[in-house]
Amino acid sequence: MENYGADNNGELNRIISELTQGRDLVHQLQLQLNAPYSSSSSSPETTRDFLLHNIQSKFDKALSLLQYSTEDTCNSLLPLSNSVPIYNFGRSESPPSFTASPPHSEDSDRDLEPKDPTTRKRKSSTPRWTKRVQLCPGAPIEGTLDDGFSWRKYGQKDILGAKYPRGYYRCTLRHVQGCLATKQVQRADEDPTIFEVTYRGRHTCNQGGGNANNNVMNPAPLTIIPQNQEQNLGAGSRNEHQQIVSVPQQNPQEILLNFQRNLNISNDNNFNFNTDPNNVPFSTFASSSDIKSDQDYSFVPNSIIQSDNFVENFSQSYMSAGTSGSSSNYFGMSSNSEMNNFGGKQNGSNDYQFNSMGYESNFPFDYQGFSS
DNA sequence: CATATTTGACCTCT
DNA sequence: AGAGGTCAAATATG
Repeated sequence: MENYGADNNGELNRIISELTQGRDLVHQLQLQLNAPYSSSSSSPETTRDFLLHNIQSKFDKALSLLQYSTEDTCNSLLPLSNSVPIYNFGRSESPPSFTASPPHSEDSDRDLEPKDPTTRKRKSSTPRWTKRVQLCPGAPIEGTLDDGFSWRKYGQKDILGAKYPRGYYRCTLRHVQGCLATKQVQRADEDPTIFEVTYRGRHTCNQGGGNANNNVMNPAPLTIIPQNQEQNLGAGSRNEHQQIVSVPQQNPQEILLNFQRNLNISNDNNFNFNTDPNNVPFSTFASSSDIKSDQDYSFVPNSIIQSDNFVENFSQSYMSAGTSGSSSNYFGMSSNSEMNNFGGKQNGSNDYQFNSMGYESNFPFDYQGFSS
């Protein structure tokens, strides 16, 4: 725990606590899964949903704590070496090697107050952090990048030295709640299945669930995938992907890894919580109007935490494998559309909003059955 | 029709 | 001047 000073001990304990609780829930879930179906009192789905729900919450909370504490000490704690690479991808000729550049100070970030060009200035003080998200070959891309927040794409740019364009997203609640969080998504040159997702700024909107940890920077709903299912997903399956998330610090990472070692959900029962095979996805994303239906936000619980870094599989919605011609569509938006809170249209249901911290209880934890 | 995405133009920084 | 980041009009989509 070298970098983890006393100040962080409390947080660390909370993280451990969250993870421990999560583990217990996993055990319960496992029991559920192994239990023969019996049309007993509560439906297995309900119970599983509930457990999943809670597990996810625990993970998210832990992650959030990790990231939160990381952010606060971003410069000092974020090792520029192996984890959370903050890089200047493409600027000058540097290839996407993860040799880090000075933490957020180099990019020509600008703090664009909406519509006020005169106040444009660099965002140099805005914290940045990067995740690597890997998806399996052939997997749909879009959902992978769904981190539980709603983003709206506002630009795309070819980056010098990079094979793929970089997509620029901002929080959909920017205009409504003034949330200035943004993210950039860049496909790695060397491995198109890897996406570098750089987050910037905190969410000040309610999307984080609005609870005590509402400053979750980088929520990433963590879902769980039965291990053997994950294997089953093998090549060619549609929905499998994982996110590789570099973890900024070691100790938390170790904690998580240790946790993961205990976290082995095996499941032969398909984990099928749901659903609708038709979920296909993609129109580049779920627009608000799309979202009303559960399927649009069903996500696949295929998260695993792997060694090496910290690998997660995030919830997924799906996307077309994209591409239609234009170089766009390498990545899609996630979740809800801006309009949800825009233009007064308020689609009434935020139920699809599964955030890192606070899930709407009515969110359907649908699980794609890979069957379509 | 309302909203999201695309994409060229523009701005800022190096 | 060139690069990255953002804006905003045009276009696509449901």
